[in-house]
Amino acid sequence: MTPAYIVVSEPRPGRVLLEPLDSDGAPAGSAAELSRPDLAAAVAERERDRPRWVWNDTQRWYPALLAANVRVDRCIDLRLCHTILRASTLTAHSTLATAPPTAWDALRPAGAPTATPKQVEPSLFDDLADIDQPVEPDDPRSTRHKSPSGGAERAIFDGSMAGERALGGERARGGEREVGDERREFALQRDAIATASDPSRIALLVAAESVGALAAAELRHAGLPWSAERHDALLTRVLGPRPREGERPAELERLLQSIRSLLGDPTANPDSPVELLKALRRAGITVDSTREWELKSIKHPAIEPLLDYKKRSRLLTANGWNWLDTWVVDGRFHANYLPGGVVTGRWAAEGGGALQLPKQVRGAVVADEGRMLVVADAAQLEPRILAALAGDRAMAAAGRGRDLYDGIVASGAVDTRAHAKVGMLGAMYGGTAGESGRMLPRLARAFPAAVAYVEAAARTGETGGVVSTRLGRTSPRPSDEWLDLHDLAASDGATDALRTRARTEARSWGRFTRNFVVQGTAAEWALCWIGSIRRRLHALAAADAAANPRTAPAAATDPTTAADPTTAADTLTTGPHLSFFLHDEVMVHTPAHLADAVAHELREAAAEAGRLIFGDAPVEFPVTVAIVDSYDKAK
DNA sequence: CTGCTCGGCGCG
DNA sequence: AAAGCGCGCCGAGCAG
Repeated sequence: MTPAYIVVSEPRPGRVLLEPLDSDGAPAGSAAELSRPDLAAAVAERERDRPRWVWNDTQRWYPALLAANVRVDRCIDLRLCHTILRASTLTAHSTLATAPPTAWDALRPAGAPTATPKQVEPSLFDDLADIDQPVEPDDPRSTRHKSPSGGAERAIFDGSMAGERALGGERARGGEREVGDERREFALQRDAIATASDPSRIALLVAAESVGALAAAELRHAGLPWSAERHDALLTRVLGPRPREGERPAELERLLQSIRSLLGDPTANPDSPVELLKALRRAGITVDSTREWELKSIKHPAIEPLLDYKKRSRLLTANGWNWLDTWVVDGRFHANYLPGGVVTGRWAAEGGGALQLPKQVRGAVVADEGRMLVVADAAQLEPRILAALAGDRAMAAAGRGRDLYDGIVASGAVDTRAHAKVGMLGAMYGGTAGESGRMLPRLARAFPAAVAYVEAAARTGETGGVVSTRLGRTSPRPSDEWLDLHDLAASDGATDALRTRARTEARSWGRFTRNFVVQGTAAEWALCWIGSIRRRLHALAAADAAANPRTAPAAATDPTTAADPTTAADTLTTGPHLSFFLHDEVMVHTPAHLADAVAHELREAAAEAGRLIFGDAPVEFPVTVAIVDSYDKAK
């Protein structure tokens, strides 16, 4: 009998327990205990039955399996799913969600150190302390938490030691973890899903989140192909040859001298915003900051070389030679993706700024010999998501078979594509000023359902409520300070100043919840897309291996996978494999002869993601696909 | 020296 | 043109 699930846990350091369960979560066969080095072979053997691997943290277990050439098809990431199920309104009445916090609530992904408590910005709220309103012990608000807007605390760690330390620290704080903890947690999660008010949605979300965790580990494992040579050539073109440590590149030195002479100030230092601001003022240039857009409006001969300096200097500090030395190893950039790293459900990343790769350096992303990059981008994803969420038939029609913004222009609502775009972004972000605010009334007339949907999400947030994505990811509650401010401003005798600040804060939180429903549902779409892509690429690799056994990966020589090449992870580097992910964009690094097939699968996967989340809703999710040999040639 | 905040800017 | 969402990373500059 083949188990539906296998729970992986660590009963003692260095030992691993594998417990097979049937589809009802009951034990199915005997558990196996083994030592950590034997895990990969044991997983490879059991993977032939395609169980769902149930473990506390994909980041903790999967990298070592991949390193041992073992791919798994499916998993449940208990840490990520716990976070979703604890907060979701769909599972709010479950045992899991109503129980007091456990060690699962404090888990941080392996590979990252434990988060340090972030200092809450005092300036907005500090005079609340003077007013001082005691909170009764039985007040439900006593369980209020700080808004988790932080996240910058993650430092860069690599390797399992850091992960062990991080997890050990959490255990010490949350109480000793016991044998069987994973099984109990899994049972609670299954119960929460089964008793949810809409089980299919939350079940899909949990599955998508987990497959995303597998894809993230595989992405890091494979890496993004990176040409150090091309990168160096690009840097030399913009900055001059690599200077000695601590010296300014020639082109920056040249611009610096030009700036100083044109300002008539031999000490002007463009590297320090504070110093630069002073120097500009000494030269009679009055600005409030040294931000690019503000400097652009100034008429002065020093401005042009200054902006040029800032641009090139940014390249040097963010993606210069030091970056290249640090992050590119053997022709690959291995970014660490963090699924669930953003409150909305988007991925975050740490190390090397993987999700901020400037367009300027994308020419250094080059396919290997005999391979191509297939780059796919979901076209106008967020407004399409909004159209589907709101069931806005007019907006769905505007996007059918064409660019959505062009369709909005064709509907007569606005006169240019740029207006359509800035107007929609404003509607989704809560912009009121300028061009975007001026477009809103027209959009509201043409697409009342879509605009009403985001307006309702904003109103909910402004009054302290929570909102949910299509699949049930729920926004955090506002912080204690926010709620106190809200209550105080509503009470008798509140000052005008207090009320004004409360209104400002309310609007701000409303913009967050307004955006949460769209960004979060778009993230769900992207998870489903990437899950489908992952399955399709694996099938493509297997079919190719069967058709061309001579050129296929030599999995048969590997003892751990000899019996079943489809469990070998080497197709994740030699076959068509995901190599980059950027919110609504993916890149596949593929043998050239499969590029067209990959492009087809990327489009099909996008359509599949739309059906999974929105059923038969008449909204299309087109993707633009480019087959290129370097990333800068895509779009 | 380390650790932190801030201004600024890269991405979607 | 420069407001509105979500992030991570850098150097400067300050505190300890």
